[in-house]
Amino acid sequence: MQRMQTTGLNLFYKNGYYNTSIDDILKELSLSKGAFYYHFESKQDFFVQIIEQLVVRKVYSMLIEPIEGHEDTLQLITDCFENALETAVHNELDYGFVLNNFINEFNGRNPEIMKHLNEILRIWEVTLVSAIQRGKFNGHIDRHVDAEGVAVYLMSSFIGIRTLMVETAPSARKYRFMSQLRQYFKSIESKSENQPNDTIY
Amino acid sequence: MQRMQTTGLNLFYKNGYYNTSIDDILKELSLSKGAFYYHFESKQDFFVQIIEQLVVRKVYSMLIEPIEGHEDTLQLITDCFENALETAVHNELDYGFVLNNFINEFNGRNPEIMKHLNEILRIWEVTLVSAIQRGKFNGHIDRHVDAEGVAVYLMSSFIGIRTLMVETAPSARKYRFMSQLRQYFKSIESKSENQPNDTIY
DNA sequence: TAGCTATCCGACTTGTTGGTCGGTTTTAAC
DNA sequence: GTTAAAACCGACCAACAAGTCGGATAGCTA
Repeated sequence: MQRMQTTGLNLFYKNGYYNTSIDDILKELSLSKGAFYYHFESKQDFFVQIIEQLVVRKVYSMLIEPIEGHEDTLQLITDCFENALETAVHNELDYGFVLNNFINEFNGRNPEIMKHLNEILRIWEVTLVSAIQRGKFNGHIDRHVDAEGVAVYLMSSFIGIRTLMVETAPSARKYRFMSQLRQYFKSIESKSENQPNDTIY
Repeated sequence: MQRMQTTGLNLFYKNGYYNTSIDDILKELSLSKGAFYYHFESKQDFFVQIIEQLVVRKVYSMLIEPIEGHEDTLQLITDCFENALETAVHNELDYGFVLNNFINEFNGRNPEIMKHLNEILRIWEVTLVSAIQRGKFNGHIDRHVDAEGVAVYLMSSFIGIRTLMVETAPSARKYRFMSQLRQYFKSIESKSENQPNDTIY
């Protein structure tokens, strides 16, 4: 059953939900229809369970937990992104950001599944906002910055770079992305010494 | 035939390629199988023509042409993004960035179609790089910035925000995104007066 | 009107899909 | 060893998919 889910996620991630048949999954597992429908009500039920069990955990360990520490927030996020992207670079068969792929596939077509995916996005956003506010409190981030704005901007860029890293020069693009991210971070970090704070957003 | 393509694009965009049958399209058009296969060799051929005719033009008019002017580059890009996102906000049925959706659907599964999609991305990137270099030359952008890096970063963030704007607070997210984009631009624009240039990326 | 060509029709084939169901095997407790 | 539940098998079904094909229709020219 664990095997079913991991195999299912791999194939759904690789080929998409609608383009992966239950038979495909069962062939990979050398199992039969009966085995499948003994454990799961339907294809959709199967997929929802995969999201709740595997996708959620993946996002948590990759993007949520690494930025919950109390060190310098911008450094935490930098390291977190660096690490997540590096993993993608080394992934032989990369098909982009799991969440983004599924959101694009279900959005506007399957509210039930979208509910789960949006929930993960929401948690990610909340975590980022908290981290940024903590950074402001701790004096690492300029206290005038809009935490919500930064969070949205960070999520956007991450989602996008994962798509851009597929098929075309992932390593080079990762490097360029990280450089610009640092550049952006420099513009929102707290200016400790003499420079006046005239950039309020 | 024009009608076939626009209807096809709408449905492919709405439901995805694999989740849209030819019958779906023909029902919408009140046409028959014969009419379809008289004009197109196959479903894939049909789709490739849609990309070449409609998607390319859409991206051109939305993202390429608006930034080819000789005014202040950063302003051109800001206006271009603002306009593209505003269009998305007002789109009753928004399913994200067309290119991103299709790339996610075909990447790693259909090299033939990916070739066309990647080509559009490439042109977008080249246009952005040129614009940024022009901006450096014209003194609007700091001459130390890495044009390729900025281009990748801009593309990433745009692709991502279009996904984030689907279903959840598109207008608010657009506003936050644009604010942070301006913040980022501020950090790469040319510092005309007294500040030394110690940020080289 | 005759004839030609471009366009379109829709029944059909072949294959795949998600899902059902009656039955068999495995497992483990007693 | 008996037994009951948990796990699995695979033939089967109705719906739907892409693509085929022989023929109809419509418009235009001679």
